[in-house]
Amino acid sequence: MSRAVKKRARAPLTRERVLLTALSIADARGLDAVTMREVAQRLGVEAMSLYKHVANKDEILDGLIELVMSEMVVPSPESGWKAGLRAKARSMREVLLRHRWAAVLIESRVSPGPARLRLHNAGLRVLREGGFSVEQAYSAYLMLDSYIYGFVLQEVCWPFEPEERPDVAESLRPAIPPDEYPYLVEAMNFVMTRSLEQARRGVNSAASYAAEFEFGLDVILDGLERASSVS
Amino acid sequence: MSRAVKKRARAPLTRERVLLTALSIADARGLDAVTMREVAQRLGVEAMSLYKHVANKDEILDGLIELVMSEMVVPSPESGWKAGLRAKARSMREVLLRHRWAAVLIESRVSPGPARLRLHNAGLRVLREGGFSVEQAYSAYLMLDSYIYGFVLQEVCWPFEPEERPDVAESLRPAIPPDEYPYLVEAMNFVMTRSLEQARRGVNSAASYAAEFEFGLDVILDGLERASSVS
DNA sequence: TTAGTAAGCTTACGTCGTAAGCCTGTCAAT
DNA sequence: ATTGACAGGCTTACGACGTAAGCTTACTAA
Repeated sequence: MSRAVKKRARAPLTRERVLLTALSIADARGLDAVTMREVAQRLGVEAMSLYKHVANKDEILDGLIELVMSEMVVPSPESGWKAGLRAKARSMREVLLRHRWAAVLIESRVSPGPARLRLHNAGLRVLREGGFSVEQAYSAYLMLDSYIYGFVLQEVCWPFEPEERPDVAESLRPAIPPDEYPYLVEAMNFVMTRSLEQARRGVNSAASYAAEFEFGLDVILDGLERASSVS
Repeated sequence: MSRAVKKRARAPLTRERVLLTALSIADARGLDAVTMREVAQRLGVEAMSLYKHVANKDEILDGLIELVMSEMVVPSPESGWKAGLRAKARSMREVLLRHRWAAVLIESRVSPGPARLRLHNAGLRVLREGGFSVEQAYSAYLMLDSYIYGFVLQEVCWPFEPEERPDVAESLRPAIPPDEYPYLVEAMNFVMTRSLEQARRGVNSAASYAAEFEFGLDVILDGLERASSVS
């Protein structure tokens, strides 16, 4: 009889199903909720069964990185290095905001999976074909990635919808006497009034810091252009 | 009798001693090695005794953040915003490289401790007194911090002395076929030959990526200058 | 003298990753 | 048709972790 049909009800466990389950747990309840036992339970299986398809938990984490990385847009040099890198940056931010746990995970382990390598290679290529020297391309790429990850990391540390933000700020206020930190309070007030306004207009929470992100992105891309043409 | 003298041999446990012990463990063996039992043992005490001085482990982690943050140079506006922020950036990088575990910790939790608040306040102040509007200052500060943390995070992910680096690169090579990732390999070769040269010249490992860091820092500071004077 | 209290200790619970080995259904070779 | 290997799941168990609950001791204030 054809092997595809006669199998028992439960779908066969595979490495891919393990990783996808882990991904959905992480998205729903955070990285800490990704537990061998929890992943197993969602698959209707015992924890130790996972080890037939995955060496250990670290391999699951590396797999998660790969899954996230493969969602990112790979830039192509066709429309110029600036447009390519801008698209890559925006895509990275979107993906990392969609998987809020991912940025810290990525930045806390070296895992040279294919998706990650492909992304790096494509980014460097765009710069090289845009006329950057090897050294320039390396510096520029490192700088851009630093900014992107750094920005998103700060963004996900403040993990609230615009309309919740003022409440959180309020709860923090006792720790922040205005006379000791006047400039900080000034900035906080600015952000909070804008958050309130955004909440009223129903602005998507992901778009909330988009202006700041784009500002920094422009500064960097323009700066790189200047630096490359000067040399 | 004076209370300071008659105490038993063991120095009294205090919150500060707990935090300093945790700090030295983290520096020596990484953040994962910071365990209630381990901290206690180093103090010649049982794990549960720590709870008389700290609420829980999270409070220890927040305490570590504060200790690290208080090592960072607080910028003063005297010599201009550019010099002030450059000094702050360099100092932050130095401190974060000295405590390689700190960057991920800081970026993965919101802990508004006084040292952190002071640093933010001072940074924003420098920008405001340099003529930036509230909004500009906020964007600029966010951008700079993003870059700094992002850069150092990548730096500590590659946690090796210059002379070890080529070996590690070699061990990674099988995963990276040159024909699939030519631009990546090109960049890696560049970095590796430079690392070898640095190792030969005995360059301090912390200084190793200093050139890239300074490059990005210049791009950002110059870009901010332009952005602020245009508006 | 005594009652209160702060600081350290003991025991124990539930959760985690995972080592070791068992059980059973499938399939290829005899 | 029989058998034997083996892949894929299960069971049990261990040591490490954070920490709740409650005990003991020793100093202090009345």
